[in-house]
Amino acid sequence: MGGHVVPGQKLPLRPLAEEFNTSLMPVRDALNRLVADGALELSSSRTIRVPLMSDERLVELHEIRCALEGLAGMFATPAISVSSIDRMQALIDDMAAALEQYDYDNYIGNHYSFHFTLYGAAVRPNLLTMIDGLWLQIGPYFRQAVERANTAKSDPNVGHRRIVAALRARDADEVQASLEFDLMAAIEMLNEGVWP
Amino acid sequence: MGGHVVPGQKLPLRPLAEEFNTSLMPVRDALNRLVADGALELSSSRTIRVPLMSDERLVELHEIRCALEGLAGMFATPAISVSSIDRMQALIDDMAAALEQYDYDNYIGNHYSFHFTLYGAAVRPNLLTMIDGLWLQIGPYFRQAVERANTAKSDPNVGHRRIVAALRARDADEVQASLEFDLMAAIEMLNEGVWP
DNA sequence: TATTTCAATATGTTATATCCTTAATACTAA
DNA sequence: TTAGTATTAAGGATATAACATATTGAAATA
Repeated sequence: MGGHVVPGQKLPLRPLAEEFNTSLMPVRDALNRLVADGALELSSSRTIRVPLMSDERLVELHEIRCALEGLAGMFATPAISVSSIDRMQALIDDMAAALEQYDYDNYIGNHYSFHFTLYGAAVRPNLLTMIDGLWLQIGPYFRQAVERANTAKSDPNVGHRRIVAALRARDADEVQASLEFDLMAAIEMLNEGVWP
Repeated sequence: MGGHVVPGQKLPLRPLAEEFNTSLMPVRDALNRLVADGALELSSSRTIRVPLMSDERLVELHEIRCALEGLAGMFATPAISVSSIDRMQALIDDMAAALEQYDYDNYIGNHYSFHFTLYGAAVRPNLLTMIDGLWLQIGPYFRQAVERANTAKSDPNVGHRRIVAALRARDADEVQASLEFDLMAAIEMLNEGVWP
């Protein structure tokens, strides 16, 4: 999700086992779990690698994200505490600061916290797991998209500010709309990428 | 999904390995995949079993199903072929016949085919996988719900007929509405169950 | 020089033995 | 009789080796 493993990269069991000072089995289990989540894939020859992105896959993931994250936003709107909204607001500033310093690890972490503070307030554990799976699938591509967009000096926080404002107003429909706006901006960033 | 493995049932590796004439590893892999899908769960002591249902979990799964299956229905409506609609219509009769004969294996199979003929027409492979995962989670409970509802002589096909009519009219909103109607009927059936 | 073939290597899978945690059982003491 | 403890059994996790398949690279041939 941090974008440190690049798309198309192979992940052989033995080197990873050595790196973590363990045997093949725990590594194999871990990778198989990520395959089940769609974060990794088995190639035809059973080697495990980071999936390549395609326009179709990206659009489809976007459609599903709109449905599920919008749903979580609707449920969260009446339930989220004011302190959590304040936390989200603070995270917006943290994100801006991280972008200033080109600190993408921090940006990605804060961005995740921002969204999942909201989604967690919906108190829907299964929904949360599914959204997490979607983020895991987009993760490898998100980082490079952010880096590109940052050099282009577009502000990814306009959507975030709109979300916070809608939460303070307890306007569920507007929360959903601003989430979709934010996701749309994200997919446009991603769409400028050239998939390997 | 066929409902033959009952909720709460433990699934130890060794007996299954003996049953399938193999070693622990392939069985362990298979069960771990089902755990990743949410179809099975690891208890606190790491034993694998069929998850128990709760009202909260059932309602949440229903909410997610409405969002995702509704989305698939929307995409499918303009795309599905007339022959597929005809196939769905035929499956309605097959389902009715299966219920008459109390042949629940056949009913469940036809019911699955009916819905997934529709969802498949959306041509969204990731969405389809996620919907499949939801069905896998409800599977163990669906069978007993159908059996109860059948003795109560309520007709689960009214929603199905409405879906087919909406498809013939190529009315996406009505497809979505009738899908939600069908899912609502299903959850009401399920809600009458007493969870172990 | 390009192509094919064959051996060597890499890599995921399966089988088996062992380890470790947890659950069940028996036994002792109050 | 009951509570606590020790012992045993059960069961998943891990390590290791054997296995099967796929890829790679080099040598031989066209």
